[in-house]
Amino acid sequence: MNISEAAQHAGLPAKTIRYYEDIGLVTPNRDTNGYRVFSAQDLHKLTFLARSRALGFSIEDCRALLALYEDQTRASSDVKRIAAEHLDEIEAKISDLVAMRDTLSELVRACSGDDRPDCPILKGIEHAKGPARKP
Amino acid sequence: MNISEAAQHAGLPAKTIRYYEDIGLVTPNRDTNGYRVFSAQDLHKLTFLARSRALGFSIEDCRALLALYEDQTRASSDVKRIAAEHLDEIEAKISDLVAMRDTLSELVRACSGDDRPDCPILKGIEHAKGPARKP
DNA sequence: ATAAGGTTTCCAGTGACTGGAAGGTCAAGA
DNA sequence: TCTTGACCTTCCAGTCACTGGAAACCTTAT
Repeated sequence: MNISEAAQHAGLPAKTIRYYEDIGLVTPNRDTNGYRVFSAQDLHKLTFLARSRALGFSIEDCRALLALYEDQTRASSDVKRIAAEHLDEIEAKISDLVAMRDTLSELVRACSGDDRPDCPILKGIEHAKGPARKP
Repeated sequence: MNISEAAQHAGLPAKTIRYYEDIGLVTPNRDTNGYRVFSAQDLHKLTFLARSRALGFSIEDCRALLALYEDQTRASSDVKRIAAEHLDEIEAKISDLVAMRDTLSELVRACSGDDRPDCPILKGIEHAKGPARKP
């Protein structure tokens, strides 16, 4: 199976698959013409990667998860630790974004949005509390 | 006022302020020794930038907002449009993250996290629905 | 023979910083 | 006066996870 078909099946752009090979996440064989040939196992890996990326895991997390996925003697605690840490990061990002949304939606609501210069949004930014914690 | 004091007041790292000068967001004067000298107006701009960044606006949005902030003849509709578009992006990100969280927290909950290899998280990734839309 | 479409590699750019090296400047203390 | 340490300067490289584009090679159909 060539790269564009593999891309189709895995739900990833071909460019991304080449990149994943570059950084050692997959190592498809090569045909005599130099084209990549994807096996069923390669496809499983790519699909796994596409889905773990869609859950927001970093590439390095994906690398670790993939190794555990292929290791039949893994401990599920190793998987759970990675997932739980990532879950915490997601929760933190949600909190940050919800705080932004609450502030911003109030400012947008208060702004008349006409051709006059008076603007509660600019005033709100000017007088806002300092930035929260860093993401 | 030198850069580290300005950084203190604005709530930004000095490195970031230099970067903002690089990309033309602020243009502090220079002392005879080459040191940057920040005026009260520079400080207002930096504070405005720190706060709009903390609300998640992109640098280019901040550039536009800063121009409107300084333009006494602006129309508040221009500000509101930028803010409302950003608000939509934030809402979309929140939706994505909440979907990730819901999936992931269920998987983490289901995983025993012991030393056995059986793992609902890996199974869940393997059998998940395809990725949602791109962020 | 040619055209269209797939594939290869490699290089550069994205956003918004951040780290680090190498060197100039300043104020205080011995 | 000299030295120390804390500032400040510029410039270059790296981050993350791709993405775009160029130039060239391969395959298939007409």
